[in-house]
Amino acid sequence: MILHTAARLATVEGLDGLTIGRLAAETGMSKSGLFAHFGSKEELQLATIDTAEEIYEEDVLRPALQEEGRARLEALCERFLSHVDRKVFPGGCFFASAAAELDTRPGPVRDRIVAVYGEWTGLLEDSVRTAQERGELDRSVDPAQLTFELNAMLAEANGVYLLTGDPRAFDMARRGIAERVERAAA
Amino acid sequence: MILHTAARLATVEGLDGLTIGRLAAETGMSKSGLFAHFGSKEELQLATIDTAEEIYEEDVLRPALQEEGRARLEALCERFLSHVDRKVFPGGCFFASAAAELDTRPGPVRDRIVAVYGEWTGLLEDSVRTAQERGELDRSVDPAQLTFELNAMLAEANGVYLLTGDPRAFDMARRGIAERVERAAA
DNA sequence: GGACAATACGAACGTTCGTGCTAGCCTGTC
DNA sequence: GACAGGCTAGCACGAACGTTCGTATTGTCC
Repeated sequence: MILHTAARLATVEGLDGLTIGRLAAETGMSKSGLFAHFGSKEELQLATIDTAEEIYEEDVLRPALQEEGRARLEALCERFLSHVDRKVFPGGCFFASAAAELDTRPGPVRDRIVAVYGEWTGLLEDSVRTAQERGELDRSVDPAQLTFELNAMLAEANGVYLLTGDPRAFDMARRGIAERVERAAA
Repeated sequence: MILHTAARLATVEGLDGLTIGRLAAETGMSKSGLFAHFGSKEELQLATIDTAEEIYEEDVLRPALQEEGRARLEALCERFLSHVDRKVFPGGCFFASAAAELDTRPGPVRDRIVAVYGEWTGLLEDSVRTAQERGELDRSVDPAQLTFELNAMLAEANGVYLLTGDPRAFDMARRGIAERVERAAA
């Protein structure tokens, strides 16, 4: 319960702005009582990232991984957009928020975020490659390049929606992604 | 000098993490002496945004605005990538960093960032429209859609480069942008 | 030369930060 | 019914936060 609250709070206040006192107030606990669970703020941050990853896996990855190849690629994109749209976290994608905050601050927390980013793009790339092997996407497309472009539109939809509140950001991402994937089809 | 330091610092520590004490230490001034210039932290943040905007205008906009139509569109993209690559701000694009930080925190500082974002995308859209009028881009393309996709790749290049340090992020953005614009050409 | 605004300073305010230490309360085991 | 272990709260700490105050130094105009 603590960590779920922490993950939700961190997407709004940031992983650094997530303070022990604020989290204690939000959960109805005392600062010291809550603190005893983690031992340090950094441990709390790492545990929060783990929890966010679990939520993300359950909500985005698991449904999409039931598909394969091109369908998986499209499902991953769609589940991501839906994830942001349904406001599972009030501050949109947890990892987009954390990445922007920590990208210039070395340390184990940042390393953890970089690792999660790598897993995500790796998943997209693998889907592209599988789709190519199945003949659903042209073999001449560079998986890393396609992944970059798709992920860019996903991240931009997340960012624009949070900044402007305009849900058309999702429409533009969906349209851009659909056209881009279609163009990569054989 | 204070504000230039503030803008540089804010891309690393965030606009909120930019503390008066830290900025005073960085500039060699006393906290109170520095504080007197602004009267409040919020005023300091707003002044910092103004300064960042000036730097950005000088470094990105001014050179690109000498072109027109499609050339202007491409120059805006290229200058942006170059701006990040040259590390004018150590934390990449000032406004990408600020937008990610403030997207869920209402107030005048956030409003200011939203306004700057609107100016930037408006500039891209206008370039697209002019290019269409000049027959350099197909009239059937939706300027907002194309702007969304191009800006997505710019922002992603900024984000990926900061997170991974891999300059290939710029290459992928350049390639994606070139192909996307070419596809929009008549 | 003296009044005046601008600029910088050190010291202190109250608050919140992360982090310890200590004591009490549950719950389950013998 | 005693006892042990895991949670939790209370309290205190040093540091840093934004902010305010009084004051010392400057440079400019009369």
